[in-house]
Amino acid sequence: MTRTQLKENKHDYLHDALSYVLEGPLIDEIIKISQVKEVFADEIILNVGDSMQYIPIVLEGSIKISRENDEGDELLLYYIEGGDTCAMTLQCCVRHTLSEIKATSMEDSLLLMIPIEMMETWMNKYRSWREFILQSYHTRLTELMETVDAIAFMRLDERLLKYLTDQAKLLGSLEIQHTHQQIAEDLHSSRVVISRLLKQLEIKGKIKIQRNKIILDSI
Amino acid sequence: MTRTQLKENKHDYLHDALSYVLEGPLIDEIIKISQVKEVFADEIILNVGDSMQYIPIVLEGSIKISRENDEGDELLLYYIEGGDTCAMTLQCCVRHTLSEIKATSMEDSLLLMIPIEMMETWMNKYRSWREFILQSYHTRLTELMETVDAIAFMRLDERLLKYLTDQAKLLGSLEIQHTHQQIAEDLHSSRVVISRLLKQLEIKGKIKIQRNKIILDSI
DNA sequence: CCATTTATGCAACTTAGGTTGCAAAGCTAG
DNA sequence: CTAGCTTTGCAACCTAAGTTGCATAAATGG
Repeated sequence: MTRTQLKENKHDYLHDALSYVLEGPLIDEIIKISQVKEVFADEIILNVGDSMQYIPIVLEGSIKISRENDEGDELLLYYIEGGDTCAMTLQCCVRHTLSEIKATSMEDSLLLMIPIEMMETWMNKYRSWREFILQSYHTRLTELMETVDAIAFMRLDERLLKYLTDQAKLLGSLEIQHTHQQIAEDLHSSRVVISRLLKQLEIKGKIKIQRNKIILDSI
Repeated sequence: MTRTQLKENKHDYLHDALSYVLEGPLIDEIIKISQVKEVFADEIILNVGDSMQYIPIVLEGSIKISRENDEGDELLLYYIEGGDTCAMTLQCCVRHTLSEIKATSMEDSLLLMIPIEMMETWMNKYRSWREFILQSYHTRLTELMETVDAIAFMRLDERLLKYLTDQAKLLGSLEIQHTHQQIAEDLHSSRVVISRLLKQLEIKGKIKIQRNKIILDSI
């Protein structure tokens, strides 16, 4: 089903998108109570310190979750793809605290916004919701662990290559439309260093560099 | 209640220890089905690649959770204290995968071992269990986030000082009984570097160094 | 008490990664 | 087409942290 179909028939679209993980009556409740939100590429959906009103579930597209410290240094933590929700957001809902992360859309995306008060209600009412939430926490912990592994044990050139292939997989294209500066921010490094390492990767024949664009020859 | 009292009266001890977070009937089930396990200081409770049979809940003492990569490099992730359980372990239960972390007791400790098959049963049956598990995931995610912050944004000397104060708080003593080598392993650094930085901290007057021991003058 | 092990100190050196400053190349809007 | 902005390249330099090798010093066990 496409975005156009969603507008024509929210009921069928959401049943289609969610039935493999959530039970029917829950989806009906979701249809009644939730809103669909369209975001454009590189839109900041949520910032550190924001308060949450909704639990977002990604219907289409992909979202980038990153951490930001007081000095404005940034670090990419993980991605959220279709069908997933954001565990860090869940926390904010349950505990009514402010966001500790920043969420940015990586491409034009479609989000299902569920009012946070449903979290607890459904937690007690629907088994599939419980499983969905647990699964979500599980995925996030695992991915955060992978991030820890990367920054603790890997060298920057390895992390860079991993970053590029991750992006390629996620966006389904061997061409990564980023400036060196943007890559440096995601990896919490500096532009000069990333340029240097990219140049080395190009010499090794692993990538091709163009303006605003890195091209991988395979994933 | 003390450990001795536990042996005399498991029923009262566990009700005492758990009633502030779990409901009575659930505690009764726990008493029937779970075992209490005593571990000694620095005992390896769980290793990377181990399979889980039990969900552990820390009754007394404290546990150190660390990550280990293929080359044997280690990194301390977070601690588990009394009343807490291990979210990484929970995952293994739900998905029946092998442990991705290593658990070491930091002092003589007391663990409540719950058979993993109860996880799902109680998840559907007891509201307080659901809240306990969610709370646990929440705490772990937050702490893992703190760890990411530390390794991504802090310099090693800052991390070292944080490590020392964390240990002091956790074990309730200003004297930290570790060799430089042990500290180096927890922080994924090398002995020489840690010795160097400790020496600097001593010169700055923040710590005193003794054989097998670091002394903080305050937390 | 001595021999051995374990812990710490010290010096010299290497390296990954960060910083600064500037030049050149590519875009883009008037 | 030109002026100005953005992106990338390049060189020189700096620093935190890791490595190697060896010298002490403290504990430990016979």
